[in-house]
Amino acid sequence: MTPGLRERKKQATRAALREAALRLALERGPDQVRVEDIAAAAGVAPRTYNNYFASREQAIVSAVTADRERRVAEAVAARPQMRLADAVVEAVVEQYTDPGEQDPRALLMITSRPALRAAYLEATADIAAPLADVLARRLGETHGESARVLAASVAAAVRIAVEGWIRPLGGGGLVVPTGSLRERLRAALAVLAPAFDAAERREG
Amino acid sequence: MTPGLRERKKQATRAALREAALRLALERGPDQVRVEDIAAAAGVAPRTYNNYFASREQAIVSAVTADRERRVAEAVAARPQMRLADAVVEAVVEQYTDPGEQDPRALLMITSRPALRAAYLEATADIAAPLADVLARRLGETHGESARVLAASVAAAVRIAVEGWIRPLGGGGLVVPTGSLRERLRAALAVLAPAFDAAERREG
DNA sequence: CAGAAAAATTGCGTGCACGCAAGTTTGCGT
DNA sequence: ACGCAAACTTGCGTGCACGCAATTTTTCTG
Repeated sequence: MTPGLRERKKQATRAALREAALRLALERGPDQVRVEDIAAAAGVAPRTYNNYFASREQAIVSAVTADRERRVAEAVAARPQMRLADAVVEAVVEQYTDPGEQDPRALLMITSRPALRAAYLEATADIAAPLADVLARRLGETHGESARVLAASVAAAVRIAVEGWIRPLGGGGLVVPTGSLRERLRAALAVLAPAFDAAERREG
Repeated sequence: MTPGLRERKKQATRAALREAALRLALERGPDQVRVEDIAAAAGVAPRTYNNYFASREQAIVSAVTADRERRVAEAVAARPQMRLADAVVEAVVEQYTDPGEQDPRALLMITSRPALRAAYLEATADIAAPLADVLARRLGETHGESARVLAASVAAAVRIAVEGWIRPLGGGGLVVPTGSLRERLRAALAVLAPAFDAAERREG
């Protein structure tokens, strides 16, 4: 049941790579970090680094978004008696508004560079798969397809909320948008609530 | 009102590039097409090609998906009296099951190469922006955010449906999945119908 | 515990994506 | 019609992503 040595080593390597990527990017600025440096700092060959991450941006960003996927799914699972739509909203808001133990400079650096910002938004899609698993468990395994659609929709809604939120952050306060991240997430996810309710009614 | 010379030239260049990309890929096989060749066939410099497409895969795939975005949005707009949820389903099904005037070999080539398949799935996201516009018009311009969330959710649902559909196409008939593309699209989009109904009720 | 099978790491080679800055074209105001 | 400003094109240079095949490491089986 426990992951086994092989899998644990892989996760350790992955963690070492993303942490090295973020640390070096913060130290020198993202444009002064060569892939070679990240690999060396993590103790692997450059080619191996590319087996874990398809781009430098992904590696840096994943140091921030890494466990969010797992934590969102867990936060939903921790609310088994709550209405599913609410459980998802609360779980997402909880995980996305908790600053965690991160360097606060990380988000600013990411949002101010177009390439990193794009990778950060792409990363919202990563919550779909773990979320689909936990939704399938609540909706009944026969509704796996519905669970996948709902999970992917949540990811899309989160992306829109985050996108609107980081525009003012990185782009100077030119466009004055309504609401904080918390409110944006709630508003975006509220649109999907009726779909969750219907799915839950089908097989509650 | 008419696009103007500048914009029309850009669209012509874009069309020339994607058609050249697809034609060459079909003639020689996708791996035997150099970016240089595509650019030359379209009469632009290689660097210019990269101003239009971020990857060779995008160029090839966009020859197939090009106008689908616009056509889906138009197909929704063409059903103003229909319940919004149904209009979206019918529009999507109509556009995705119409083979169009394409070379039938194109889809097979795309689905059998991992890189092209990935680009093809990514391209489903492109329907979100035009769709969001037309949804905003139906829901009232004050609900632009809802429209964006719904549109992005539709794109996500379509992606899941298409993903399940092309697995058997390219991967040999090992996994026998339930339903054709039409049925997969209907099933995936049905999950979102309650959200559309609620949005329509809010400002019908 | 041995040895084979499966999986991960690595080096190499190739084409590529993209920032940048200079040159060229288009469009608009007067 | 003129000329300026904004937008598009192009060439160059650099680091990079990824297929492939050989090697090393982990796991499985008897």
